[in-house]
Amino acid sequence: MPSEPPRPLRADAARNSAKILRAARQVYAEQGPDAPLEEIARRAGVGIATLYRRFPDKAVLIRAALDQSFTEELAPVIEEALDDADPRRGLARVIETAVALTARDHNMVTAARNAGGFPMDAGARFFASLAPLIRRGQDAGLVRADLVLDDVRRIMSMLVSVLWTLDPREDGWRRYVGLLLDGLKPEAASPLPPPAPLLIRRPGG
Amino acid sequence: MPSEPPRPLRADAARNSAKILRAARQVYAEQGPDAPLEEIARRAGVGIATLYRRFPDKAVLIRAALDQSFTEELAPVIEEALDDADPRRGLARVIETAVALTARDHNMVTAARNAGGFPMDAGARFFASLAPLIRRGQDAGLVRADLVLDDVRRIMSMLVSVLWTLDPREDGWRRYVGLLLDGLKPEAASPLPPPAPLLIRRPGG
DNA sequence: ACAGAACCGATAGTCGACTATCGATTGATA
DNA sequence: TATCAATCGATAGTCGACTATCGGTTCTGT
Repeated sequence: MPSEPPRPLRADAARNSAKILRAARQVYAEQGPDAPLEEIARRAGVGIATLYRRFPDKAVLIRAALDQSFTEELAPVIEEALDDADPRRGLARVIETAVALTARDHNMVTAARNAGGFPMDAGARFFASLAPLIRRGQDAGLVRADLVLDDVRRIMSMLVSVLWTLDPREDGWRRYVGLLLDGLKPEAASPLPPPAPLLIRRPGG
Repeated sequence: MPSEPPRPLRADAARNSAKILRAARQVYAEQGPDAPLEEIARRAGVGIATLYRRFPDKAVLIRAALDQSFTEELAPVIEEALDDADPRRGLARVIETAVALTARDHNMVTAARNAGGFPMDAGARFFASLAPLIRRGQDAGLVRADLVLDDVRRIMSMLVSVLWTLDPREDGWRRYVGLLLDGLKPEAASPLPPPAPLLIRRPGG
């Protein structure tokens, strides 16, 4: 099934798209997770219909905004981690940075969550780039051999859910990064059931 | 600050409350997480205003329903676990049962989540009852010494979030129960930041 | 068994997410 | 630069969560 290459957006449409994403970040940061989409459209200087034209629903919009900052700000950390002499430390740093970013954008994450979105298909590229790091850790005997990439993705998802139980201004989540990473050590490994495919759900599913 | 003892519900009010909880379970099981509250009121045979009178918002209603089945169905498992010769196995069984129940009520959990509720203050009593189990595991050197009760609560919360990434009809979550429990072994323990107080958020926070 | 409080159903209204439509622009292309 | 499609803003409407109100009903304590 050869899917057609999607035509690129027209210039004005792309411009609006960017304005909306920028506005979304601002508005959620200032007004909290319950900010209405109309406010975002107003701030972006576009009509509400345009917002829905670019982003079919609230969850998609927020995920796009998260994905953007996620991808941009995490890239340098990943490069650094890939060169780290200790692969487990590299992995730890990437995960910590990712959670810290998520904590910073807490309002948006909450809004996405309330809209039924699964925040963690933000940064898909990001996770893929971790594969060599994991492999190296496993080859060095520092990471349990049965760990797969989807596990790391789910670990991020778990850590994000922990944010919800913490004061967003503190970094209490670090404790759970540590706890999870301890579970990745080979010396703790007991046999696990096989990994199941990662399901991405749409709102209302 | 002496808080007044809350008067018990009048007989008819209590009856309605029970009818609403029962209807909520049915409706969510049959119609999925997007079922409207009006449908629940209709099914319960009460007016929508009565529903809101008993349960100030959607999240509270669902949490009450979850809490009920949670508490009832988990009690025997907990008793059994408290007597288990291997405290870590006992802990594992309790957690597994709790996640299995949550998976069974997946629609309701999703609905609560989308309503901004934190599903895991359901079963508060349940968690408290785990304290002696943890203590025994620690005394026997089977559970890391720095584990606190809130950690277990957050672990449950993390496991629930993993359900979101899995086929609800399968039991792929068992892998992550294993992963988390491996992180509780003393032989994997590296120093952790101190635990932070557990925050219960209201919708829109 | 009766009085007053507590509770009820119905109803009307607000707000935000989302859909559909339409005439008026604006950008890609010849 | 003229054309035509892509895009736009505005607007009207649906739906569900939630609030407020009100006259009627049902408990509960005496």
